[in-house]
Amino acid sequence: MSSLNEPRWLDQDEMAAWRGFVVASNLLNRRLERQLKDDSGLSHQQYEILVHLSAAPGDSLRMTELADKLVTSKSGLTYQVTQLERMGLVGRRSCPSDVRGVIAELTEQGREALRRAAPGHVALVRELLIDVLTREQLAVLAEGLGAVSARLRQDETP
Amino acid sequence: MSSLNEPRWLDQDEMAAWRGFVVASNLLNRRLERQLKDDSGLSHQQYEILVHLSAAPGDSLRMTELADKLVTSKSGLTYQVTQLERMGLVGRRSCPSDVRGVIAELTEQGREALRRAAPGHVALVRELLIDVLTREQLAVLAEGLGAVSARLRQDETP
DNA sequence: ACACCTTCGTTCGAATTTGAACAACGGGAG
DNA sequence: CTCCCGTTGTTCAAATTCGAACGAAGGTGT
Repeated sequence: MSSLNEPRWLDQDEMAAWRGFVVASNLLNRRLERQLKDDSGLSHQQYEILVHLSAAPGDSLRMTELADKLVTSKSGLTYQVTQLERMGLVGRRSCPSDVRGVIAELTEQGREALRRAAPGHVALVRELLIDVLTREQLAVLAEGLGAVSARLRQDETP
Repeated sequence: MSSLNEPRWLDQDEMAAWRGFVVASNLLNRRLERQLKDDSGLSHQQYEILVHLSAAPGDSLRMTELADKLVTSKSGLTYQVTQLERMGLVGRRSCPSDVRGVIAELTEQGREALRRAAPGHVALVRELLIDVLTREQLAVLAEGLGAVSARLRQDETP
């Protein structure tokens, strides 16, 4: 560790990028949360669960896999899947190859709920993020944040 | 509204940018939260309160101003300022020009806590975000996300 | 077969966040 | 000066989140 020396503080550009990231992230989450809740009665987290399930083969995923994709804690996922189960949007069944395993599965209602919620959500993401940026900015953002995600995933499981 | 037509879904690049943003944001928050808590006993939110106060003239800000800068709800701020007050890192005093107003002020202890927490936090932000990106990517990110933030702030208060 | 370490999903309590409701005040139109 | 409307910060109940602890099972080496 080099914690004896003065740390390298962020210069103006670096700070701008970091602040921009934090602020944009918070504002965006806040807006999307409100829109989804008002429009579909779903939280962003719940919506994302439906999205990942519908994108998975068999419309189903192991709990742990799903938690990884969502970047959330296992207990947090347990809670949200229970909520979605009560709403009838997701079902649980046990894993054939592993007695401990639990598989979350999208129900027909869940598919319907996603179909109804998606257009409004995508439209807002487009309006607030995608269409604000140029094609080049989008490409750089995708590549850069992809690298950041990879970096973060990597030393998560050494 | 053009909700009668099929919405414009996200193409591959757009989706990559959006997913990258969400995933990086979640992973980053998770890591920073853990590091700050372990290292300084502060949540990210509490740390940011100290940062904004220390950057403000007189080390103090009105509650509403602070809530704006933090992109959080008023009630959320009230809660966190109360926590910080109990820790002795922040004080409350009433606003001279507005009887309703409450001014949060950094205490000497708060300044000290920030001084101790900052190096580790900045080092991690650098390691996980700043140093992963090139100078160009940083510039584009700052500019792009600045525009997104501006867009979001704008139609928040019409 | 045995011990040992890991993984899986849930449960639990504590901490945090939110929006709505609220009381008190500011500030301008008339 | 009043009436009215927007603002300010807090309180409240409800919802969500997290980490630690847990029981139960997988998987490996011996």
